[in-house]
Amino acid sequence: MIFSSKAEYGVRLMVELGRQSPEQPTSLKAIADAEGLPLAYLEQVVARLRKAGLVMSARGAHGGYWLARPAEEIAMVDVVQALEGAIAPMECFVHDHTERVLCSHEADAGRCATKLLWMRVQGGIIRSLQTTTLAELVEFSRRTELAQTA
Amino acid sequence: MIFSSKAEYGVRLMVELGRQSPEQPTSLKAIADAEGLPLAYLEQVVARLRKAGLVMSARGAHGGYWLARPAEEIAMVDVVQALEGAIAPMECFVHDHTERVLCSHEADAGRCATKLLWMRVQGGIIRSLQTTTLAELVEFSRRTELAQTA
DNA sequence: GGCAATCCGACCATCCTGGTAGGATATGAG
DNA sequence: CTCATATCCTACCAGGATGGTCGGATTGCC
Repeated sequence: MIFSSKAEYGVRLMVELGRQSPEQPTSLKAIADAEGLPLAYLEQVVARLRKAGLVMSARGAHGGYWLARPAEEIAMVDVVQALEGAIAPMECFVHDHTERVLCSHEADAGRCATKLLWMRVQGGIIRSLQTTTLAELVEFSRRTELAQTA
Repeated sequence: MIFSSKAEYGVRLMVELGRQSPEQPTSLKAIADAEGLPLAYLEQVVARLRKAGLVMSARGAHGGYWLARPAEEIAMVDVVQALEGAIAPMECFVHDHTERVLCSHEADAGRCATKLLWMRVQGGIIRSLQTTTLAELVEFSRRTELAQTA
């Protein structure tokens, strides 16, 4: 399993928000019920999305969440990154700029042949996430829903 | 971190084997020393590669491991798959054919919009792993080694 | 005021990961 | 034959991440 359930839940949540009109906020409870997810856990998930500026919120009665931008302008790479942190196939990719942990073979720096491989994998992942917008997923969700009703 | 250290160690091991002439086997100890990895743990890693038919082994004194095929004919997707198991971005992708666990929303089967996303991600990963051969990594390793010596 | 909601931090059980330990087995060298 | 070297196999274990719960503080509509 490459991505944690935070990503799964978070993406579901975003799709659900994308299906709602942005006029009035949607409560987490409604989403938790619709998707069958634990409310308390969803709170933690949506907090990440909010801090990343992807959703906005209103407190109090009749409060809730809505997309900060139209779904067309939200690339899934931003969503997943907000939920999972940096998208790195390997440990040494994470701290590249921050600490000096890197891989066990930092001494060999340039000689690290595996880095070439992980770079390509990372590229493949990011590219696929960048070329997918939330709007596509919402659209897909709507279509398959119709197909089921019919 | 998307891939575990098994993948990291296993890939290093394969590169190391690729650098050796396949005439005579290379002992794990030599690789462990060269790469600074724990021998006992490498044993578990190499066992997976052997069971996947990627390396062969000889027991006893002067025994060791060597590539089962030329490095040019080894796609990294096979290596990573042997080390990590199925390459699945999400839980529900793993048991697709075996058990009936799938995602928490199996009831919605077709309606699962996130599946579209994970499919694309999975595609991106597999494509990048399929188009990279062990020979490339070995070549890269040799080049950067030269660059360092010079 | 009361209810519905977001917010926040602490807590917790369980699983996975990375690694160790110990031994059984095979085999070439002397 | 024996010894050193090596693969092979299984069990075990500590620590951290994961997925989730709980309790409460705060906010704001009715």
